Amino acid sequence: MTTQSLFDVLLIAGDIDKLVHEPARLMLLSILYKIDSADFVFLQKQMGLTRGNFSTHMSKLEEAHYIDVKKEFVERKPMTVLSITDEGRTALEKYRSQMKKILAELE
Amino acid sequence: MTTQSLFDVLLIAGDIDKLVHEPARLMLLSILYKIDSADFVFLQKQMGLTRGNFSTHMSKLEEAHYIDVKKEFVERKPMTVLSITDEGRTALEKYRSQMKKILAELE
DNA sequence: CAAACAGGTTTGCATTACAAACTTGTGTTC
DNA sequence: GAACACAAGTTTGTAATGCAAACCTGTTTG
Repeated sequence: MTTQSLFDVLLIAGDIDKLVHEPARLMLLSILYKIDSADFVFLQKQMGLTRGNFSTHMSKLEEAHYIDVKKEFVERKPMTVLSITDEGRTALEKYRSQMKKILAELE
Repeated sequence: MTTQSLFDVLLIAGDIDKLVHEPARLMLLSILYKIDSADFVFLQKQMGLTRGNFSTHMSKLEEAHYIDVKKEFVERKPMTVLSITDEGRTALEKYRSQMKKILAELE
C-alpha cells in the first residue's frame, strides 16, 4: 500500500455526516435501525441521557428527516414515538461504509 | 440477538474518546499511526485543512500526549514534525475496537 | 530597505452538546 | 375542589468546540 492511497482513503473522514457521527445520535439511530421504532422515555432511559439532551438530539435527527416523531396519548399520558425513515437508514448505511473503510486502513 | 444486548453494545458509544472521534483528528492520528511521523506543512496540505485549523487539532492531540511535536530548523526554515506516541497508538486502537463493535451491530 | 513569502499561532465567531429550569397536562390528597 | 406532586417533554443558558481570518516572526527577493 502506498502512502498516497492511505491519504485517499482517510480523506473520506472529511465527508463524514456529523449528524450521524455524534455518539449519542449514532447510538439512537443504530437502535432505531435495528428495532424500527420505540418511545421517548424508553430510549432516553436505556441510553442514559437526560431528557433535555435526548430531546435536542431527537429534534436534530427529525429536522434532517432521519427519523419520524409522532406524539400520541396512551392511557391519557403523552407518548412520543420515534421511528427511523428510509433517509435515516440510507444515511446510517453510508456512514457505516465510510467508517469501515477508515478503520480498515488501520489493520 | 436480544434487544438488551443491542443496548449493551451501543452504550459503548457513550464511552468514545471524542479527541480521537473528531474526523480531522481521526484522520491525522490514523496517518501517523501508519507512517509514524511527518511534518506540519505536508500533513496540512494533504489533509486539505487551513493552517489555523490544523494547528489547533495538532495542539489538542499534543496536550493529550497522543502525539509529539518537535520544532526544528531545516535550511533556515522552521519545520514542525509530528509523531505518534505509544499513548496515541493505544487510544486509536481502543477507538477502532469500539467502533468496530458498534458498526458490527448494524450488520 | 521595503515588500513579498513561508511557517505557524492566536483571536473571534458561529455552532454544538448538555443539563437546569420551565411548561403542560394528569392524578392525588386533604 | 384547591393545592400539590408527578410524568413527559421543551426551552433556555452556558461552556466547549471547530473553523478561518488576522496576526506574528523570521527569511528571501526586487
